[in-house]
Order: sequence, then structure tokens, then C-alpha cells
Amino acid sequence: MTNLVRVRYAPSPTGYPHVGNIRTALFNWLFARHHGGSFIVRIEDTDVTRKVKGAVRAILDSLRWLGLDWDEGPEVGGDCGPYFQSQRLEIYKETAERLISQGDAYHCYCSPQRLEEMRAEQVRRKQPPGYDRHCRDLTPEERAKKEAEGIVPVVRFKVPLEGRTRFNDLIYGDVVFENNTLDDFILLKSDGYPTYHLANVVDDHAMEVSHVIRAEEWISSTPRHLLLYQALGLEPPQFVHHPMILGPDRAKLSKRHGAVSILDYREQGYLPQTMFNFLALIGWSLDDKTEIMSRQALVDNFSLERISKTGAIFNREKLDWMNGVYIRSLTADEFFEAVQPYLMMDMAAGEALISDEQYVRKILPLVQERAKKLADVPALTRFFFELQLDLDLQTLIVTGMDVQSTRKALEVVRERLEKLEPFDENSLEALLRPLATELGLKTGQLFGTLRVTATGETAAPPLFQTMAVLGRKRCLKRIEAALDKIGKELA
RNA sequence: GGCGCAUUCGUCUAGGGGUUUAGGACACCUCCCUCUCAAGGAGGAGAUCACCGGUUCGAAUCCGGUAUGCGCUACCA
Repeated sequence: MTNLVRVRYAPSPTGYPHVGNIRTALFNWLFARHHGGSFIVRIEDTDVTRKVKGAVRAILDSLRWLGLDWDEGPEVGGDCGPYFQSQRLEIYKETAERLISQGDAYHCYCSPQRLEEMRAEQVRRKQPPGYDRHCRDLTPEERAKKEAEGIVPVVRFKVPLEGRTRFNDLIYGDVVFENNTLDDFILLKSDGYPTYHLANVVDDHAMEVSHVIRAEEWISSTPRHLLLYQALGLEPPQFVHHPMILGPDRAKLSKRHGAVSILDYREQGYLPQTMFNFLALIGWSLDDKTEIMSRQALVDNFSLERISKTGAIFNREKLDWMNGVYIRSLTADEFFEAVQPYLMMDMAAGEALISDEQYVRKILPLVQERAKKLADVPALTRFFFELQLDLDLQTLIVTGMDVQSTRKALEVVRERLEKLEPFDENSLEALLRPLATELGLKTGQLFGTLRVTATGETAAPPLFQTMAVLGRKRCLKRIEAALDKIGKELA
């Protein structure tokens, strides 16, 4: 029973789920699933002032989007609930009181102003900032006086003045801190809410968490947690700190680096399987070559030992590549389903989707291998839906051709297309390829002219497929429009 | 300032004393395929393994120091 793996993801609902944060959830989930253990979600809503409404929902949605299902936590419950810290205030209070009564904690009446001035002074004198333990040894009389003044105290932990605290991190190895570099941190705030340090220790124990897997930024706080476990006479869990995700400037990835919310990526059309795979590979690797890995392969092979120690920059270009790989691996139906919401945001495409789904289904295979993200699709398919293309004469006249020869070519093609039967990829190719020679043009010239005529673009899906999907009517209409444009030029 | 952690191609990484002329991927360049763009295939360029010492017959790999970077240093998590 004791070697059961129980891990937790403990987000604080103070904003939208950051990719780094979600990656921590992923590592925890992977570890739990690999070992057949439990994955717990616990909401650390102990900061009333920073609480953001809708954040819990966004966090849960993000987990669901990536398929990170939890065994205990919000919505599903569990034996160790409640899973919102704001609903466990009594427990923290009792624990704090117990620590006070056994002499490991004390009430502190210092005002925020005093603390601020103290800190400013310390910084000015280049002293290590930290609480000066002003209230650590208050006499009962002094305490009574403060109480009489109506000051609501905080509870601080009495950090041992000597000795050292060490732990063996599963990734970073042995880490040692001198206790005298730690100050008497706050356990319980004056509003009755616990700080992370207290709540985290109390809950990890109450929820029988076996491994605390969290970002490297927590290493410095770990000795405080250890000291707390010690004071409470509890067995601490295993600590596992993993490196952080960095921005291009190598600083901790944050909003100023651009999109950091996992939901932003979903919106842009990155597939969940891409994010799952990509996030897993930031700071973790299987070997020297495996990159594309299914979720099952990741579960099967995940191990803490293969998490690296160094922070990694979030490489958008590689993400785009990987998303392209996953998009290409979708079946036509899956791609259609995935892309629908994006098409709906585009007026013309949205109408086509509603009125002529078959047309849309024929279009999509032509752009599937060209899209890096689903949000690219409307732009890639735009010309299929627009009634009138914005033709540019300059691009219509391809290299080596002039207005006259272009007009001639279009007129001939128009004539032949009218009676082409059937109107499909093969017949189009059978018609147009020899026609180029007949007109004394290189195939590239004829095809280029037709491509611009049919799509308005110089880069587009293969011409015959494109024309076949567009259909005879649209093709003729576009040729007509191009001839009009040329006619105006000649007039 | 203090404490902690880290340091292999631009980026993500493999490699943990001899098998390494340091392997792979993204990005970049060239060529092939080809109606353009993608995709795909074949190549190329790109890393004195941060630096300095030490241990060793031998170090990217072990040890020490230096530098640099990052993190923490809140009645935030």
C-alpha cells in the first residue's frame, strides 16, 4: 500500500492555464498512468485577491482537451476531498494551532508597512531580505497588548536557527540548504487562508501523495516544506523537480513571450495530440531519435529518470512542424470535423459548409497536407469559396507570356472546357497537357496562367485537382473574369 | 546581496571514462520529384561538448574553481 503511486496537479486559479503548468500536469499524469497510480487534481485557491473567475473551468477544460483524466478532484470527488483548498480552511487552522501549541509556530503582529520598510532597509544595506523575527519571542504581555489593539496576526513558522535541511530530488539529486538562510515564513495569513507552504504540506499528506512533481522554481521552498513535515511528525513524499519552459530570451516563459495559455494553442488549431506529444518532449526524451509518439507510447515509456535538468525554450517552429505531421495523419473525416469551427468563422466558407457540405469535403483533402494549424485552413481554401477573385494582372501574365498570348490561351481553354466530358482530374490533365504544346507554351506557363485564373494565387494545390473540385461552372466563370480583366487592359 | 540549480549545433535533445571524425529532430541551404506550393527522398552547412585547472594511459563524460544564465528571496502560487 505504501508504494502506491499517487501524484497531484495543484494549480492555482489565478489565471489561464500556462503551457508550463500544463506540462507539469502532463508529467504527473504520465507518471501516474505509467505506474497504474492515481492522478489527483487539487485546486489551490488560497489567494482570494488573485482569484480569477472562470480559471478553474479553463484549467479543467485544458486537462480534458489533452485527455488528462483525473481520478480524484473537482467534479469526480474522491476519498480525500474536498479538493478545493478554500473548503479545507479548518484543517489548516487546526494544524497551525497545533504548531503554535507545540512551539513550532507563533503569532506575528507586524504590519505590512513595517515589513515593507524592513525589507527596503535590508535591500539598501545589501542584507538578505527576510523577516527579522520581531515577534518570535514576544512575551505574553506584549502579545496581549497587540491583541487588545485589535491587530489580527498571521502565523509564522519557527524555523530552526541552526542545522541544515537536505533532500534527495529524483531529478536534481542531493540538495542542501542551511536553515539559517531561511526566514520565518507565514503559515496562515491574517484572512485565515493558508499560504502555499502550509496547505501544500497538509494536503499532500492528507491525500497520501507519494511523489510531488513540480517545477524547478519550487526547489528553494522545499526545505520549508521538509521542516514542516518534520515539525508535524510526518513522512515527506518524494520530491521531483523538473526544469522550466523558457521563452526565447531564456527567462521563465510568461505572457510577455506571447501565447502561453494552452487554450490559445487550441484556438489556433494545434491538435491535442500535438500538444500532448510536444509538451512531453520538452525536458523529456525517450532516446536519441524518437519524436513522434502516441499517447500510449508516452505512457509506456515515461520515466522520471529521463527528464533533463535544464530549462528548455519553447520552440514554436518545431511545434508547427509536429502539428503538420499530426494534421496529415488525420483521416478525411477527422480533418473535416476538426476544421469545421474554423470554417464557420469565415463567412463564405461557413455558408458553403452549411449549404454544400459535399463541396467542402472535396476541398479539404487538397489543403490537409499544407496546413500547419487548423486556423490556416480558411486562408488556404478561401479561393474555393469566394465568388469573385481579386485578380492581379501582373501575376496573371506569367513569365515569358504577354497579354495577347494569355488571352489566346484562356480563350482556347474556355472553349475546350465547355465540352470536356467528364470534368475530372484525369480528363483535365489529358486535355491541358497537350494543349500547352499546341499553343506553343511550356506546360508551366499554361498551368501557371490557369492557376492564377482559377485561384488568384501563384501557390495553390495541384491544378487539375483544384479545377476538378471547383467544377466546370466556376472554372468557366473565372476564365471569363480573367478575360474581362485583360479586355479592360487592352481597351 | 544571499541561497539554490544549470551549462552538448540557432533551438529541442542523445551520449554519463576509450565503440565519437560527438548521433537525431526543427529551422536553414542544395539537389531530386514536380504544373506552383506543400509533402516526400538524397545531400550540406552548423557544437574547440562555457572556461580554467585536476584525476586518469585516456575526459563531453569524474573532481574543484571561475564565468554566465536562470530560479527563489510576498500576508503569490
